Amino acid sequence: MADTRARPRRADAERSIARIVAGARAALSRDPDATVDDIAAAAGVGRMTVYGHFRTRPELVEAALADALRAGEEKLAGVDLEGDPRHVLTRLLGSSWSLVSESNALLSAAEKVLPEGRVRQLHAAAADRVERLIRRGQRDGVFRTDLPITWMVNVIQHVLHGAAEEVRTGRVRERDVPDLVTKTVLSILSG
Amino acid sequence: MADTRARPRRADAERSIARIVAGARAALSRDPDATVDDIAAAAGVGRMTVYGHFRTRPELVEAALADALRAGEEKLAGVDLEGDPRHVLTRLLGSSWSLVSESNALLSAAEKVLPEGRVRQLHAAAADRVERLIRRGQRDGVFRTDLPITWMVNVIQHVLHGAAEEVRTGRVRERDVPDLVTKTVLSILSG
DNA sequence: GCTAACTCGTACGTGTGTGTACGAGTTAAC
DNA sequence: GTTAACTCGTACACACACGTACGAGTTAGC
Repeated sequence: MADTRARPRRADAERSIARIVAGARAALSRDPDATVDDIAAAAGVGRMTVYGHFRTRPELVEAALADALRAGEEKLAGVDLEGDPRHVLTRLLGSSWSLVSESNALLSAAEKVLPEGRVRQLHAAAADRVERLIRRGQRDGVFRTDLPITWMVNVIQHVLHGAAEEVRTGRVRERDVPDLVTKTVLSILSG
Repeated sequence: MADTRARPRRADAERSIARIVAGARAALSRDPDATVDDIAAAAGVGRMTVYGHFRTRPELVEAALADALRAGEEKLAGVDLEGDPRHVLTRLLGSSWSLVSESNALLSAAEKVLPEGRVRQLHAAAADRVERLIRRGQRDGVFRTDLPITWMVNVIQHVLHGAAEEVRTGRVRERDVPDLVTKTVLSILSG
């Protein structure tokens, strides 16, 4: 993340890195086993250019995951957190379900190559945001308290993952997802 | 499945096949990318014995999946389907959540190597059972009707998958799963 | 316009998993 | 007890992905 190099990168290098990371996100979301070659193709650069900026595939996977999480944080930061937790959650899910499901695919790619615990560490901030919201909803008395919070967070994640899968296999239209997901998740949280 | 060979297999061969299939289920559930070597080790036989009965790895994966689904069907067949659909579902989930979660891992292994659609074809019978139950619950007025049935079936599947993951990572105790899953799923189906 | 940075193709060495070939030893079936 | 089936080790050919080495061509930065 932080640029700790002696000399600053040239503009075209910066551009390449951005394309590579974007390509990695795209390729790894489609297939967690995507090769460096696949990623280079998705990024529209040569494989050697990739190795010019990332020493190993795991390093690349981590960069892609970190970038996706950063983008998620950014998007979520723009969501109004005031008011009824149920409405907040609806807004949150509506604006981020696709991103979360992308992260999920990346997460599974990362779990295969990154050291134990590293994934959860990177992912902690995102999970924490949802967790706080649920806690507030519980205090306000609109969300149930008979299920562990970590469980609920996890289930939400899996529901989103399921939604992405349904879209991929063509059984659910993309524009129907927010409604389905919202109804489902609110049912779970309201008891 | 059906034995279409000219001569019947010898008893020891039959035994080997059973061990191999069991080993494949175990190994692939732990890791969908398990190698033929891993599977042979899990089965307690040599790799060459595996190739003596299964020509290719995909063939082996399919056999493992088919066997797991068959075992699932068998287990589910023993569940009383009479009475309140909610109670039936509770019994169903309680007795099969671990099996379903195993199938899920196998399913993902299968999706990588089996031709498009083959997986869903094999899995259809299992999904169908849950689907019929939900439909009955809708007729009885205890399950919601504002969500597509295929969506609900899919979500249940993902909830179970999530449960298995929580157990694997040690954040949920195995004996707490039935209660968590039941509460969660009933919330979803009841609206 | 000079220079260093960057792109990226070709080629290579390595590791690993698949599936085949061979063959010696073991065991079920009659 | 004879035979055919079965087990399973060693060895091998093959494919494929990773990561490195080299080097020629291109481009940003001053």
